[in-house]
Amino acid sequence: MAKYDSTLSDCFTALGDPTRRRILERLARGEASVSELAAPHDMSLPSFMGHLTRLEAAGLITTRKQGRSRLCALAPEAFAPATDWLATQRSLWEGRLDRLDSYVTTLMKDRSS
Amino acid sequence: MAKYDSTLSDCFTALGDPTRRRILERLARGEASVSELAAPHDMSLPSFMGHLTRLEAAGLITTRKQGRSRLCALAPEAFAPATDWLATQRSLWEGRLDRLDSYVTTLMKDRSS
DNA sequence: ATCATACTTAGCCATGCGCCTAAGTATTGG
DNA sequence: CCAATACTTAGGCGCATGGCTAAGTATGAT
Repeated sequence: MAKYDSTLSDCFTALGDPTRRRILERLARGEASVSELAAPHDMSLPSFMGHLTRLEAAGLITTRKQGRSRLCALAPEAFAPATDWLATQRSLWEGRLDRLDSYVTTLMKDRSS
Repeated sequence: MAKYDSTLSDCFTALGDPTRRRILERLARGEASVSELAAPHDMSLPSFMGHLTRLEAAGLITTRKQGRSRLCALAPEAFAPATDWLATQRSLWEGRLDRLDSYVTTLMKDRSS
């Protein structure tokens, strides 16, 4: 794994925007066109497209052109790096807790002997 | 849950920077002072402090002043919103897959009858 | 052929981010 | 008391982000 993981950075920063999270939440329920996705967002279309572009650049969605519409779909496997990083981080933390715990246990045993 | 969840946004955008992720990885192994944390990062101290400030603002770390040092510690519970959002998103997606699956199963049953 | 729809491109603006240097404050060791 | 250490504050620079309007292109409907 690279020290500077741009995939991970792009993924997390893409998730850092509420508009983009709402788009992903919507797409979890299935494919949709740009205008369907944009409808509930009080925002100009070009601005909205910017968010889609960033999601696609981060690999979190895929898009394809069908007629004059562009259909967007979730790329759920793209969440794995983020999920994995958080899981690793958590196990590191819990591992540290465990060692602390066993250390305290050792101390207590020593004291009681 | 708020529609515009700034906690979640702050958390994800904080995780979007490789320097900040490395700080968190280091802190998973235990408390450290600012200069200990900064040592492996080829960066001016004010710049580095900016990252710590953002991590603290996002609630991912806590800091306290001890003498002329500032000690930093991980706030592991602060990862929960991010982890939860990802888990929810995943279950939404998998739920959709399940429904698709049972739909296909239904179709196949219909066809075989 | 014409018109409406659905993006798409171009360009502008304000704010924030990530980096820097220089200078200040607060503690501690001698 | 004095100097060194460990931040901290102030201010500046360039670029990216997130928003806009206006105008263009491609496709579908009449």
